[in-house]
Amino acid sequence: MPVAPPRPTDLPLTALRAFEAAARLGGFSAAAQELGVTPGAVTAHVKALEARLAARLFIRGPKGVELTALGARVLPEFTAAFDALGLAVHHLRAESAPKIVHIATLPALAQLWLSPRLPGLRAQMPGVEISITAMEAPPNLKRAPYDLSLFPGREGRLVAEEVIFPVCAPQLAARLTRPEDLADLPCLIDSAWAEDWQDWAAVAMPGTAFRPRGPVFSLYALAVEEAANGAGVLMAHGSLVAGHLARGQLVAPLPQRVRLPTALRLWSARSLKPGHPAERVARALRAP
Amino acid sequence: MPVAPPRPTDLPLTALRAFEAAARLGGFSAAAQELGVTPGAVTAHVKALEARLAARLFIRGPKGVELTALGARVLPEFTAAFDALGLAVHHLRAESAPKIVHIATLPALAQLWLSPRLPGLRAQMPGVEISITAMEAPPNLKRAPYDLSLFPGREGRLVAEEVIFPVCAPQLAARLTRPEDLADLPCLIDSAWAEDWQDWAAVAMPGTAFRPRGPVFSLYALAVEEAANGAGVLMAHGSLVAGHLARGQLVAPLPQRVRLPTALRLWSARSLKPGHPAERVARALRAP
DNA sequence: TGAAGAGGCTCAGATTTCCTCACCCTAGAT
DNA sequence: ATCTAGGGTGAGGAAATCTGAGCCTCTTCA
Repeated sequence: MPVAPPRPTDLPLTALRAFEAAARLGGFSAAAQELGVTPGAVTAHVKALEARLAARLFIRGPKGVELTALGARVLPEFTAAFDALGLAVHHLRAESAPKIVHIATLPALAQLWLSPRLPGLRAQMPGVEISITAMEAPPNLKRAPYDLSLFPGREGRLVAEEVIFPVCAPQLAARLTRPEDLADLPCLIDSAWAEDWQDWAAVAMPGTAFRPRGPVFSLYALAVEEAANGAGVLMAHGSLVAGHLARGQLVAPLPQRVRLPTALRLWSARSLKPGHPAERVARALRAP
Repeated sequence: MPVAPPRPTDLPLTALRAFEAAARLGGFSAAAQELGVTPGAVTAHVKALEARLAARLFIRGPKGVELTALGARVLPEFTAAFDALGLAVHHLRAESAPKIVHIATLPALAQLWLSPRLPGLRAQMPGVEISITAMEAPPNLKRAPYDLSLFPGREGRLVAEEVIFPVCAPQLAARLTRPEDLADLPCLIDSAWAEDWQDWAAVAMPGTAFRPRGPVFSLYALAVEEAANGAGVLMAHGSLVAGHLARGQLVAPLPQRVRLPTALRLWSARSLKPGHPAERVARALRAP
C-alpha cells in the first residue's frame, strides 16, 4: 500500500519558463515570441502558476504587465537557473555533435551574404556541417540552440559595415543620374528595412522631404531579384548585392553611400574554444 | 511571411529532467520513483533525448544502466541547473505562502509521532499552517516541495533515538516473561521494518536463531492497533508507542531494549532563517 | 539447475498538457 | 473616432506524456 499521490506534481517546468521569459522581457507577447508560442499560451501559463501559488506574479495594466514585488524577488534566481540549464543544453549539443555548427541569421543575410560564402567554408573545413536557420530577430543565445548569430547590430564582432546606396538594373541606370531622379522611379522597399530610404535620403538629399513610392517586399532577396529584373530602384546593402554588382546584374549609378550606425556582427553565447569548429567558422566569416 | 518553424522545439525540459534524475540516481527505476512516474516513462524520455542528439547517454547493461562518457561529462551541469531551479521554486513557494510549513515523513511517523504533537504545535504558533505528506522514502529536498523531512537516518538534526522492544496487550503480558516465550506467540511484523525483530534478537537473545512468525502489516499504525487488540507481540519503536504505553493499551513485559544505529532525524533543504515558520517548527519538534 | 527478481524495453492506448484560433476588452495614439 | 498594442478567454484539437501488461536478459539463491 504505497502512500503516494497519483502524481506528486511539482510546479510545471513549462509554466516556470513562461514566467521567467515574461518577467525578463517585460511582457507576455515578447515572452511568447521568444518561446515560439502565442501570447495566449503565456497568459495561460502565468495564470496557472499564480492560481497554484495563490499569489500574483504580475500586475496587469492596460499597456502591459509589471512584476509584483514577489515576482521581482524571485526572477533573478529563475533567470540564473534557466540560463544554467540552457548552457548545459548547449554543451550537451556541442559535445554530442561537435561537427555541426548552427548559425542563426536574417533571411536576407542567409541568402545573400552567407550562402555565397558557404562553398568556401565547406571546402575549408571538411567534415564540419554548417546549418543555417533564418529568423526575423536575433535569438537569445543563452536559450536557443545556435552556436553563432549573425545580425546587424551594435554588439559582437564586426563582420562587415552596413553601407547603403541605390542600385538598379543596367537598363534603368540612364534614368538615374541625380538623387532627385528617384522621385520619378519606382522605389523597391523591403518591409523590414523600410527606413533605409529615409536614412540614405537624410544624408544624400539633405533638406528634401523624400518619401519613396513603390512595391513593398517582405523578403529582401526577392526585392533584389526584382531590381535586377528592372522593376525599380532598390536601396541596397553593399555586402548583400556584391555578387549582383560583380556580375553586372545591378549597377549603382549614384555615388552617395551612407554608412548605417549598425553593422553586420557575429556573436556567440559562450566563449568559443580555439580549434572548435564553431570558432573556426566564426574566424573564417570575419576575415573573408 | 514570418520565417519560423511551427515550433522551434528546443530540447524538452521533461526529458532533460528525466535524464538528470536517471544519471544522478544511477538507474531508470530510481529516477522514475523520484519523479513519480513509471520506469517506462523514463525509458521513453531518455530514448527520445538520445534520438534527438543522435548520441548515447547511457550504456545499457543487464543489471542496469551506466553513463557514457558524454553523459558523465554533462551531468554535473544539469544537476547544478536543476538544483538551482528547485531552489528557486522553493523560494517562490516560501515567499508566496510563508505561513505554510510542509513536512515529509513516513506514514508511521505521521500517525504515531507527529500527529500527537500537532495540537501543541498549532497552539504554539497560531497562523502557521502545518501540512504533512507521508511517503515511503525521504524525498530529495532539493527538488521536492517540502520544508522539513523527518525520517530515520544518520544525517540531520537528532530528534529522537530509535529504541525498540517488544510490546503487547496487557492481557498477553503474562505469557511473555522471557525472550524465549516469543517463539510461542504470534509476532506482528511491519513489512518496512522487518529487520527490527532480528536486530533486537541479536542483542536480546544472542546465539539464538530467532525467526519471528506472524502476520505482516504494511502499515505500522495498523500493527500497533492489532497489538493493542491482543493479536500478538509487536516490535515497538519506543517513540511511536509512547501514547499507547501511557494509556495502558500496550505494555512492555521484557526489559531488553535495543538502540538502533539510525535515529529519528529532521532536516531541511536550505538553511532556515531564524524566525521563519519552518525554522520554528523544526526547533519545536527537536525539543518536545 | 531452475525459479525468482531486478532492471530495462516495447507498444498500444489513455490522459493530460499545451497550444492555437478567434474573439473580446482596455487605454493610448493617430 | 478609429487604430494599435497588449492582454484575457474559451473551445477545440494536437502533441507530449504516462500507464500497463508483457517480454527480455542477466544475476542470485536455493
